[in-house]
Amino acid sequence: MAICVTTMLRERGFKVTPQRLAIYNYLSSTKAHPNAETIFNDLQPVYPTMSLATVYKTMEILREIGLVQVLNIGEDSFRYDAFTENHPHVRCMSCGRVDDIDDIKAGKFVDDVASSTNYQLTGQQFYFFGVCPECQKQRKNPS
Amino acid sequence: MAICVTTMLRERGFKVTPQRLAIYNYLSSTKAHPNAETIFNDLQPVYPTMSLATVYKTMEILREIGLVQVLNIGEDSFRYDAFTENHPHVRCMSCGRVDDIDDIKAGKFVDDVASSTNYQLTGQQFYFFGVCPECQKQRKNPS
DNA sequence: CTATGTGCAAAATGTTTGCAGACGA
DNA sequence: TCGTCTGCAAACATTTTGCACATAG
Repeated sequence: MAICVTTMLRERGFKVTPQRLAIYNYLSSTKAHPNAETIFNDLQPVYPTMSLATVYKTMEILREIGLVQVLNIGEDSFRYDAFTENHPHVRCMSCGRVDDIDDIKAGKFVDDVASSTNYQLTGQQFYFFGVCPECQKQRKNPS
Repeated sequence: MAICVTTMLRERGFKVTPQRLAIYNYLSSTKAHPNAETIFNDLQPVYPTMSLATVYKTMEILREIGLVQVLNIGEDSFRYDAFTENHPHVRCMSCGRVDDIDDIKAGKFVDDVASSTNYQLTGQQFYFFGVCPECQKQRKNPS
């Protein structure tokens, strides 16, 4: 995996640095869809000198070479996902967690949109909102 | 339409003010999905003393009573839509415009997600990205 | 050795908040 | 009249930028 990032970076003319590897490795080892600050905080113990700006700059590069996708789920900050295959996300309105939704075929839906709009489509993002299983247990009275 | 806003506001215990009516009327008369600053700027000629904070505060109320929906299309700011029926949006990556996609049935797709996830779903947002018809004409060589 | 990357701090951007005076009900 | 709303400015949070030093290739 790490060697893949290395190759991808070099191919596009970007240098391979410990920070970039650390950020990508961290992101691809979590399912939590962290935002920049969370990534920064979680890497602090290992890279105490790394700055938040580096996280942002690195994310921009990783997005550019297609190694991460950027999520914007109606929050005030962006989240990042190393799982780049296009898949829907669902956010718990109670605890704020964001989960992947895998193995769903939106094919028909996407095709309909593609044929009904005059846009030249290049991508899509599907966001669902609700209450996650854990939060459902904790409060039987969802306000 | 305006009388509807008036009623909705009163029912929920909010006061009816010229600013709130102006903002809602402006929003429901455009298809451009403006952000707060655009709304503010466009209302300046008519309400020169209205502040940006009022736009934000009003949007929060209108969202709460279900008269507008808030869009977050991977941009740095939020957009607002007075067409509250749930429908997909598509953003032109070239000029930045955001259009509605009407008359699309995502039913099957939504049902699949609802049954495959353990979330208690309450809503969803679908965003598509591409190049709009106008921009396609202007540059035959989309990079 | 050279060009790019990092880390820091400052700036920019979008949104929220606190409060005194204004105004809808 | 009374409680809410407005407008202003300051506060806030997130992201971006500029620059001196460090480092990958």
